[in-house]
Amino acid sequence: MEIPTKYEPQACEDKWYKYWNDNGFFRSVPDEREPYCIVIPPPNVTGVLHMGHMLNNTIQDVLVRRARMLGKNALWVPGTDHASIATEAKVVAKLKEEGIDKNTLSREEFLEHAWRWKEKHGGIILEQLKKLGASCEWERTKFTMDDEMSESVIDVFIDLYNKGLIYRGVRMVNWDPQAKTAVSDEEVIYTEENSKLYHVKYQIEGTNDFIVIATTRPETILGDTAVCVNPADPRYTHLKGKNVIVPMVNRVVPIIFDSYVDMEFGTGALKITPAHDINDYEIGIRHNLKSIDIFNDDGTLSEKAELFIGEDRFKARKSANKLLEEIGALVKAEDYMNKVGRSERTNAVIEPKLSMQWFMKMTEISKPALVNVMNDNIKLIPEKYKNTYKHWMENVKDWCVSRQLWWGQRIPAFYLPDGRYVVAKTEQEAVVLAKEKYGIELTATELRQDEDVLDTWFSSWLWPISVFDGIRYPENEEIKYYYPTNDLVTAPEILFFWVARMIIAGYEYQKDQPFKNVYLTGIVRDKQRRKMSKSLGNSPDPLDLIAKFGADGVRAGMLFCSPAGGDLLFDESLTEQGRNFCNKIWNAFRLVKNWDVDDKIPQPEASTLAIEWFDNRLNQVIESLDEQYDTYRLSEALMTVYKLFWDEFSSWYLEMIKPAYECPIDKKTLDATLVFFDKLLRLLHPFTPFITEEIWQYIEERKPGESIMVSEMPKAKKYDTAILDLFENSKEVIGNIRMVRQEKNIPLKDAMNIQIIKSKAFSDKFNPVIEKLARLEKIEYITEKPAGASSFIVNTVEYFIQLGDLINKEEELKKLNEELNYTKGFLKSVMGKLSNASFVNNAPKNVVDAENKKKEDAEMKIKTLEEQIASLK
RNA sequence: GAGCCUUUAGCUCAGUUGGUUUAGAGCAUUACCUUGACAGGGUAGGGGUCGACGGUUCGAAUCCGCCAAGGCUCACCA
Repeated sequence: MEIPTKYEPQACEDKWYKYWNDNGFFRSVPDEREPYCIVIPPPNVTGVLHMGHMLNNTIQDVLVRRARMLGKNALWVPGTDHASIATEAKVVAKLKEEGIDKNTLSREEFLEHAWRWKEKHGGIILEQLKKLGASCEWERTKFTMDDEMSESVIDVFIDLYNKGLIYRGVRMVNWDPQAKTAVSDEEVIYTEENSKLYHVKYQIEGTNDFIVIATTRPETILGDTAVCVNPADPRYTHLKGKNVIVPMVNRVVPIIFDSYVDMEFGTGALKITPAHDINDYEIGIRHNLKSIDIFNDDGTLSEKAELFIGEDRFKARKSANKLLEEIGALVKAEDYMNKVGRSERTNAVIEPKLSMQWFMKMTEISKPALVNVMNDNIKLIPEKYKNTYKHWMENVKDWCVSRQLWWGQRIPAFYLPDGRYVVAKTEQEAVVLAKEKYGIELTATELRQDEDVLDTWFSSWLWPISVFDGIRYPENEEIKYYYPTNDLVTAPEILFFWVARMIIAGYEYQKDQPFKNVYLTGIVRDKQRRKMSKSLGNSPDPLDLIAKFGADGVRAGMLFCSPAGGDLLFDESLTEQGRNFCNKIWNAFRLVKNWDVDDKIPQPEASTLAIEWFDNRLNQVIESLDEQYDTYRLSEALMTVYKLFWDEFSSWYLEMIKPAYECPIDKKTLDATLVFFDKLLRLLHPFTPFITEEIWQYIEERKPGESIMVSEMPKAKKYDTAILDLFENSKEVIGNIRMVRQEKNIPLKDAMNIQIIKSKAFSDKFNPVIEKLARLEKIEYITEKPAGASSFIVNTVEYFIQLGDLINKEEELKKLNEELNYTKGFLKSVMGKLSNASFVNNAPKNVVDAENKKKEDAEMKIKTLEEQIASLK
């Protein structure tokens, strides 16, 4: 069989992905095996793959591939969510480009456009995941607005409404004037921005006195309905019962007293605009104030403002500034830093706005979700997020679930002509309900359905249930088999948006947790620690990276440096390292596969030993690997197999068994090596699926339908630590001899001799290996220290190399003295402990014993070193 | 403003309930060797008073307190 000299990822990735898919390896149906299930955090249909997805999905694929190889019935469910705000914004923008104004379309016409857009673009991101090697069962791909998914959402809304958990109310909401919808508190990002603090005079009615207030938003003066001061503020006590005249509009409003006002800030007087500020709103309720809404939904001023009608709020601010100046009401405008909230989706400045919204009561329903995370029924990884989670769950606020959009599940509330309403699944049911509830006979056409849709999270919070149709059919076979799912892999940013709400829904609708572990990944940042984002342009295109370094290289690169919850500082050098690793694997394979076999030659002793050692070592590593997986230390696990393959297998094992140049290898050794190689590939497969499949298929002739991805993961067997320790000593001996060669410029082809003074700890087990790797001709045992030889000590055994004329006494002495000094210093620290009576009396016996052993070893070593120094002189 | 987290080699991080040879890994770096598996490979080395100070302890990177820097979350300062 001809093996290409280079590993070409491009040539085999698509081939193997298709092979896996065609053979149905990604598929899962319930059976008697233990299930292992992950539901994908559904990416947004508007999105394209970014580095965060790469990390997140690599981790999921590693977990699911490993579970599959452990013999579990593994399922990874893919899908996307409809992202109402983002998608609607995209569709509106696209229509605008085509010269179509959304407002001229009917709801149905708009939704047709939106669906067409989704059909065209919605699957892109999933196609990209295939390039990464994601082993999702694609036949199960779900979309949050699929018919049965939508029906689940509506059923849940109706159920919660009937349980009294959903209500309608006037609330101050975060209004996004660009998207013309309310957004949740979590979707508002506050940042410090430069603005101005305007000091404005309000005349006190019936006098020539003024009170000065400070505001950052002079345009909202038009909506003022009071001025408020602190009742404890002596400057203003005389104003009790007085009114002031609002500048520009000359409205007479009362002066009110409320301890909310901070006397220290500004002038200690606060203007009150209940319609446009959350705090003013609350004060307004306390003091029974009128509320004047001066804004239209798009952020322009309405007729209620009386002035600047139709101007945008920012233009109106300038206009107000100018007018105030003209009428002499502006005292000063100073530079000021304040926090401005912007919409996460559109970046528009959020306008607090009073409006009628649908809310969900959260306090009671969220209780099990708190308890079961705190008691670790659901584990957060890393654990530190429990604190944050707890804080949020203990202060949970009602959830505003309505959005003033068309793209999404329309709220199933139907209004009677008189404004009363019923919540029902269909118009027909609404008609029936209206009669039952209010005794009113209506036709369907007389009912008007609520215009708003539900928050997208109101779909995705059901995801782990609804992908198995467990809302509509809570007892169906699939939900019973796969639920609760095992691991959820997501970003900490959506711990509350999504994870917490899924847990709430899980306990409400399946009476059980939705998953057992939540692995929270870090944020992918660039080298300057900036978050990678499209707007900054600092994110490489993942598909370009895959083209350049191969999917395996990128997967390994992403994982090299991503401890759970820790941010990943991405740099191309990581993917380069990943690619180099693949190349290492490839070349190790080429070496092995290109050896000629001769089944007549006997197995060299060094090879027998090498096999014995590596077998033990392999089992030891598998054991620690299992532990790392169990604790979700995936980057450590990758590093473990990386070192196993590169250092132990390639650098040590292969060198030990390597036949002389152009000589054949014995069959026994080759067979054992191929078995090792096969096991290594399986261990590597979750991380680097493509190259491992490519090589696995080369190693021996495979039948159609066979694949490493459905092979069995090697299990840790018992191993002998004594052999492993002995070999570590041998490594040290070889290292010392190589160092002598290097220092004395003795090329490898020149054989050397070594003399040994045995100690109790000595074993000659690995002598053949030492002979081979250090190129020794002869190993001699002696009892007397030879004069004028280079020497070193490993584990109390003394080794001597006769160098004849090459010996440099000064260098030897220097080396020995350095080691002597170190050992003496070490002994001193040990003696420090042992001479401390409190230590000897209080420390556990095994600790004291260990110190005594250290002492003995060090003393013996010092004695030996001193003798060696003496013999050199 | 409150709470939480982080701070260990040039960089990114391990360090599991305080004690197995006076702190480890990967990458980077330096020197030498090799160029017949390897867009390289091998060997060796340098580099850290474990953020600062104080405390508990026979013993602290590890526990406690305080401070500093950075980050995250929450919060009504116009």
